Amino acid sequence: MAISNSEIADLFDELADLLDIEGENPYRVRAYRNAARTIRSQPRSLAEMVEAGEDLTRLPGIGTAIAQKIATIVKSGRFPQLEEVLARTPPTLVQLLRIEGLGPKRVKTLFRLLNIRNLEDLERAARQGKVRQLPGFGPKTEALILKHLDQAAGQEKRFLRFEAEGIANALLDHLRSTPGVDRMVVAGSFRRWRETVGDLDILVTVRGESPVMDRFVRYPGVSEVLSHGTTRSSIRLGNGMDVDLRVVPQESFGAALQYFTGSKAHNIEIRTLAVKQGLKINEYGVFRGEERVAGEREEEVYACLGLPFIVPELREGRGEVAAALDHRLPKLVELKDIRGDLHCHTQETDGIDTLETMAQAARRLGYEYLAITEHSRRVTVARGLDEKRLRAQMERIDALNETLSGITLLKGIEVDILEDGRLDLPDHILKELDLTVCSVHYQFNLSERKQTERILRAMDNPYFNILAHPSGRLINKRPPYAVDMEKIMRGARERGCVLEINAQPERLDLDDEHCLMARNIGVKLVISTDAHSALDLGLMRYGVAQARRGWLESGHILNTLPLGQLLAQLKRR
DNA sequence: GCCGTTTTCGGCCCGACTGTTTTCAGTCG
Repeated sequence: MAISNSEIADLFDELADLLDIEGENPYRVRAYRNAARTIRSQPRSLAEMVEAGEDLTRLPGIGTAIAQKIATIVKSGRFPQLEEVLARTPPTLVQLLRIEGLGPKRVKTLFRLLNIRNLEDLERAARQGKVRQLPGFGPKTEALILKHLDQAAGQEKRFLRFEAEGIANALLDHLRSTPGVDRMVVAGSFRRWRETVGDLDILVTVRGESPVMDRFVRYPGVSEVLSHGTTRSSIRLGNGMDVDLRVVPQESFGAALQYFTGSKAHNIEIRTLAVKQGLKINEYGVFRGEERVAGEREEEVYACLGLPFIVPELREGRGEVAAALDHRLPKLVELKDIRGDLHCHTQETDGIDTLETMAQAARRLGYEYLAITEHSRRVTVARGLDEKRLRAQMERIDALNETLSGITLLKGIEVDILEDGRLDLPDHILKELDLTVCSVHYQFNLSERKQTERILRAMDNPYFNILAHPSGRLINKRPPYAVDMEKIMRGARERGCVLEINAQPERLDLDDEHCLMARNIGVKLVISTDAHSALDLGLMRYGVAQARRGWLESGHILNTLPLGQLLAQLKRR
């Protein structure tokens, strides 16, 4: 098995961390980190490129020296430069960098002067009061280290974006009435629609003097004030979420929004591009020498560099800046392109609303169609449908369609994929449906080979249309099952099957990387909410956001089509 | 270590906050 891009990138990141601690030239260290970033964001396998004899130095941040190192890693599986460093410097030092307040300089001091090699050594020394005596350290730093060592056991927590939305709205409500507050917006990974967020970055513009900072640090949900300045403060909420508040003048709003939206990788690319054009970009504006040439609007920041606007969902350093320079940014799918939802449940199984309620809710969203897809009999906990109950529901749908105007209910089923790859209901009933949504709900622990074969075998069934929540993951709760997603996608494309982007906030399955993979492979997708209530139908925006993060356009998404074309596309055989 | 439509040398994203200093280094985002 060839080494993956992310494994190669990890090696360079580890080398960079260790050299940083050793006090190596910081620009050399940065070069390794830049290279790692480039390697990680490559859509193609570097191992394959090396085997094919391609010139890696054409990739940004990869020169002759790093290209040679990559070739060595791919061909020999070894990385001599990293091995040399590891002979001098214990790899466990990298753990220390994870402690807040400890960077490479302080870790080096801890190692050189106290021979601290890992978290246990650090805790012992700090408890003995030895750390505070080191140059550059003091009693406060020592106390901070001990505090973070305590918390390190709890791990870094990331919140679902959906949860963060509620937390952010409550906080914004608290700040909104503050005198002088003008615009407020949540930037950061929240604005980029990442599926989870580690913290919130709130950006505020004010007119004249405003007590907004004081009001912020006195928010009732605060458990701790981490820093408190005039333009920037940080708090930790009782639920463990950190929130930063930045106050900027009106005329800098666009530049600040651009900067605080990130990602870091994207901003580094943008600023590097600016430097090449003789410009300087910071959170206050775009400058040519002393002269401020832009900053009030975010679009201006990009326009100054000769770039079209890049939407936040794309700002991950995955080639969007290069695409913008070439004017080949994708025209991303939008919520208004979606003409219907193809996966939902009613009271008949584990949903909470009736057929009628679901239909009316879908019509209010402006949809043309809604597919009713109850669980099949195998899912006993949800009272899944057998053939007889499914037939009865099909009749009810036919009858309801007679009375509905402006929306069509489609007859579907979320049919289980059994362990041997058969579907949970016989073909003769599946054949009568408008579409099938096919899911794995049991036996998650098969080997990758078996799980992949199971799903591909299921797709051999001519009535298999849509593979639901393809990885099976629940964010922060359950990892994806082992499966060769590339094989699944190629298999689906060959058979005329499509994959679902499930919009449930804790699923968001496919994830953004797999959306990109689907785009590259050319397999079609649908975006569905898997609604278990009428309210859930509103989660479509999460699925659309995930698709946008994966560079998908409406042409990739079948439920942007009118009903007739949709059904024609789903037809098999 | 990378990079170049001013450059093959001399740059490399940039500012805020904190703690340890006595004018600034380290860290963070």
